[in-house]
Amino acid sequence: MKSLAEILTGKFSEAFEACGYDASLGQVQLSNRPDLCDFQCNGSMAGAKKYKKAPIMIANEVLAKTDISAYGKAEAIAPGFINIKLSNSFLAAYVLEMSESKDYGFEKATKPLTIMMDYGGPNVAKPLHVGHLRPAIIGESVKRIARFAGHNVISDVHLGDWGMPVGLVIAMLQERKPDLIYFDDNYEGEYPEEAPFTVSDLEEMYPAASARKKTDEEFSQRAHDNTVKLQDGHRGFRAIWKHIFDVSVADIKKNYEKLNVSFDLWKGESNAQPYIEDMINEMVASGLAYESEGALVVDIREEGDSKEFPPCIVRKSDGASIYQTTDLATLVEREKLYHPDRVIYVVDKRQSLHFTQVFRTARKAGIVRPETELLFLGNGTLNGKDGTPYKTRDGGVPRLEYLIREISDVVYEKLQGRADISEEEAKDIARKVGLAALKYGDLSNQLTKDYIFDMERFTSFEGNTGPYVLYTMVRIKSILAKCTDFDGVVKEIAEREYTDSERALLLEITKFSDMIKRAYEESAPHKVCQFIYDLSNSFNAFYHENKIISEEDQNKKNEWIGLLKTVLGLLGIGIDLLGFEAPDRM
RNA sequence: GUGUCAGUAGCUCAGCUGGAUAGAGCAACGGCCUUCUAAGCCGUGGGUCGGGGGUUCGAAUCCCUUCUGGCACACCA
Repeated sequence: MKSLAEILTGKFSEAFEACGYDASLGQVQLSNRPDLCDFQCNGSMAGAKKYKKAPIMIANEVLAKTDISAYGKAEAIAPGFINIKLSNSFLAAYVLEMSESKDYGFEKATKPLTIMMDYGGPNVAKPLHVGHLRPAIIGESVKRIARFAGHNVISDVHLGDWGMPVGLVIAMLQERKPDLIYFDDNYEGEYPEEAPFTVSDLEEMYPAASARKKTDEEFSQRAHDNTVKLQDGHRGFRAIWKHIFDVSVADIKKNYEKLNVSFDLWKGESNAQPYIEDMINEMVASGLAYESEGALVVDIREEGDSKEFPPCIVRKSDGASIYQTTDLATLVEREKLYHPDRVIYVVDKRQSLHFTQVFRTARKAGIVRPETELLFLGNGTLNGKDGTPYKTRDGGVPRLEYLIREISDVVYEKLQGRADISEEEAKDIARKVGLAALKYGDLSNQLTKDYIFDMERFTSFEGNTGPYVLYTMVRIKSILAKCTDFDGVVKEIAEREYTDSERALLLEITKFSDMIKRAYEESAPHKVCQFIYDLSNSFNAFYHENKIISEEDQNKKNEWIGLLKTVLGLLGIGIDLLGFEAPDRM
């Protein structure tokens, strides 16, 4: 279905053209004065100078050639606005058609793109912490929006499984359990299947090792050597690596599941290893990569740069790879296996320079095709009330698990004393509402901006929040459950009066397709938040003004049931795109 | 220092492909539960859109400049 703005733009473009003006002046947009009209066209004013005519004259001229009587009325207002007010009958019919259409009339991409998304980036051996929160929930939402828009999206967690953290944990193990068979270089047999540590061990070991590295030179050097050895294929270290990988991944998966975040691929830096040697050889052979201060680098400067860019290091002076290397080699693999049209990285915006280096090098080296889009979505930092990165009371980095639980606990407490809700259901509701609060609170901000995480605000659940939207859905579900004798299938819309709140609700519904389109094009989940909040708002106003269950006009009641189903359906799509679910009650 | 992002109500944020009176939420104040879930609804107060210039019929939005703050700037990821 064409959106209302598209339909009207079509009409007015024709009219402008028929009057001898540029068709592009017929652009119609949503009104910014809802008290005056539903849509507006400002083309007359834009064209006034070019055609040396008073805007109001152009507007009147155009109006004379426009017949939108099927949709509503248009009038010219000084100095030259064209205000369009839709008729109630058209509006209702349009919403009815939406409700009968697949995806509520949203038209999916005719040429689906293959889009690869990289929005995880957790390191093995390290627990997920709040720093992983934003990329995960933003990436998940951007993925869902792109899929809804009709594209083929492949998500990859891209684990940090090949660098220093692994070397550090091995160094710690060497010290604590020096007798482990993995450290016996003469050992040639099979290694045990059972890992010599648990997740909890890992969670304790990594921070300890990380701290030691800063104060203990010898330890730091050994961790570094371990990393190099691992990358060179040391048998025992590889076996330990596999244990670390398996134990961590199981835990990481569990954490992401709690967030409703999922990945199609669980690859990591280690998967890129086989591509590194050839990739670098080619760069050297073509003269792209050269030696500088002992390291192998690629110059990424380009004409028109407004600043100096440091070169991209593809091999460190000690011969080891660096994350630029693995990110490039990962692109080699992605291109080989999936031929993506677009690769999207959702990563902390502080890594902007790194990705500029990687993207430019990838292009220069021909790792990606010239038409492949490489997109860096740098997310802002999650700050505490003091404006610095969010920390726990004792100054540590809060675990993701803890954050989710703390919010859910507040919901759970609220539900205490509700006789109609079982313990089990209360837990389920707490999880869903808590997640909605957390995700909506994050996604309603522009993703590039830093934002303040305030636990009090995140657990208030009033106003513009995820739980507010869920509450609206629960209300609708409750009414629908009580009106089972009405199917809401409307054959024909009877001419009748509409209250302001009902009309506003209808108009709000029609914004769906344009909203999805923009959210996709701009990778902007906060537009989805805005939409479901506005829609909930409109619904709640309507709800308080009209008694649905006790409505006596049976046709009207049936129309309303249909309307409720549409609102519920749209809100359902909205929250699904944001990555959370609604309970049946709350 | 260079680059980059930001500065909108007391607080947290939308709005920024230029349009008519700059919007929400929270907080404050005042109403609304014998009627479909009050995690709700209705209303009131609250703004030099950091400052200054410019472009334009029209600027929170575009350009320049300036102040303030965040972040990044070759072998960590």
